[in-house]
Amino acid sequence: MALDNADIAAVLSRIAVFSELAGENPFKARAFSSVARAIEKHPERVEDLAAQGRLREIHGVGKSIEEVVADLLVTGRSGLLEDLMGRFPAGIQDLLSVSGMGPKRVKAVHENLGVSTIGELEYACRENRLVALDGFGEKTQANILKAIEFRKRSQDSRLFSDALSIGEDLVALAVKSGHFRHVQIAGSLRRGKSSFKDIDILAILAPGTGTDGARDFLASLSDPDGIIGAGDTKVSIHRMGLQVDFRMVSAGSHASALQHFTGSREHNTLLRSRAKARGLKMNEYGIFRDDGTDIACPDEEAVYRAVGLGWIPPELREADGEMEAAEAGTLPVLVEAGDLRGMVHVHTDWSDGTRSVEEMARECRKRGFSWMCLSDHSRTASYAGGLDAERLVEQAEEVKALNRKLSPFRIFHGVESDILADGSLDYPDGVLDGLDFVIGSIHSKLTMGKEEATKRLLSAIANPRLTVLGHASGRLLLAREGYPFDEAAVLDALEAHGTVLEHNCNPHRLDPDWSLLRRAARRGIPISIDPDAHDPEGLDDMRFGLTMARKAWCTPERIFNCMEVEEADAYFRKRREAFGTS
DNA sequence: GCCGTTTTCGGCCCGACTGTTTTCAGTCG
Repeated sequence: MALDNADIAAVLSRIAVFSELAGENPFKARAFSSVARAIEKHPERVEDLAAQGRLREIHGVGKSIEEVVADLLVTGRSGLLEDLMGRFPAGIQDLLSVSGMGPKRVKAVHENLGVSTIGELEYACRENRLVALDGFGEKTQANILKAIEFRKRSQDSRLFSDALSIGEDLVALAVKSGHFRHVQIAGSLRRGKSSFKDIDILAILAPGTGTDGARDFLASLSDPDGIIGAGDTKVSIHRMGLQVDFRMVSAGSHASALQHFTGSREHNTLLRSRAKARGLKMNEYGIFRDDGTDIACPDEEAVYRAVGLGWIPPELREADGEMEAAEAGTLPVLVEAGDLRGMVHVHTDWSDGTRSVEEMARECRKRGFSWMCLSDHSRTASYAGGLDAERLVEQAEEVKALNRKLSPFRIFHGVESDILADGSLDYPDGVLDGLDFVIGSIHSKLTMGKEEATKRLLSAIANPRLTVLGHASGRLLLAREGYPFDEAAVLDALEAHGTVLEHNCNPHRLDPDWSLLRRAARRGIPISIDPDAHDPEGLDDMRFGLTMARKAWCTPERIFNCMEVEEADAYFRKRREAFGTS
């Protein structure tokens, strides 16, 4: 029974959810869900750890959870989970996804009204039956109904690009209002993520400003009927269908509030435990000693320093080893925009791009890049105007001429070759041998099973002419899952063949996910941050990929396109020499 | 259920907001 870490984590999370529903000790549920998170992120296969008797090495795994995992690995099932789930009708956990419905209320509507689906809950609200329950009233019922309706009409999440544009727009409006001294994006939008359910914005009140006016102003930014709550320090609204939480604090709490509202929750929990162990209390207003006096924190550096840590970049605040690294002084110096030299994976009007090679090259140069990897589509991608072998040769001539014209800027000539169903590339070897590099991507037959997809990827990676593996998972965020594949086998192959792994920065893709990127980078597989641009605006998507690379703990040394042009040239030459065509 | 610069038992981060309540429970982040 092969189970990967995600499968095991999913079972433990369900145990946590159903334990809460069953009204068990809430700390028990927390124990299961924190181990679920740890397993999901764990670099080693839990199945291997179990085989070596090393499960207890995972923080939070004790006797009981070890047994649950062992049970799961042997039988593929969990007796504990089945017992818990047996007490409730199927699908009841959906009720928890309605904002305002937590375990207690789900339990109450289920036990007293027989409600077990969102549809039944909506009906019960309309029949005015919730008000009869203890602890429920008119307003609670109305709010639950509103939350159900919101859930029905809104897409649950937004892309990075959408969330950022809504957030930046709100920051600009709030700054302009004059109510605030500073307005700043916090939360997961500051930490970086591939999709967003809400955004957090920190607003520091201007001197002498009253909270009433500030609160009313922020509430006025809401969609019609979109105010979720508005108090003295917190205003929550829906803006363009996305939940936005504003937090207002005075200037003295700026640094603590920024740290607090940036999160993640798990990171903050660890940080506050740490503070507590040092006799300090930490909250969004400051850091306090036992006697109530506070430690002055002019900036986030001071906040971390107060608990004996160096400053941790927001992207790393996921409770995944950053605290230990900060304590040991081994935090990585993360890649920055200024470290990037090459723009890899650029399309032009030779295939489905909108601009000429020269225009795209000049746009790259304008953005401070010194080289570009031109990669139009290959012949099988006829829907995208893919190039046949003759056109590819013509394009090579144009690239040669442009390289003379634009020197010292350098265009490397390659192609984004479809990886065909059997894993082969889209041209005969002789054609590929004339190129500087080849990006291989899967664009067709996306519904393969795990075994078939893995075989297809492995066969492409084993081809020495493949330089870069493009958008490896095939996912489209909020739209398409991507095909399943054996991650460990693919990473092994990339490592063995010295193949570059692309991180595709298109906000619809952000592929592969930063968590996989981190595992790849940890093995020393070079990562290329690629815009997959079809026009100049597409080049600016690099900012999203850069954030993901930072979340993956990447230093410039890990990033392929941080190489200088001479190094990149030498790299491509060496790759080609390996199969004797330089 | 887990764990130990406070500990093998007693805690487990901390606060805002809302609504149903006269002092707090539930939910959320």
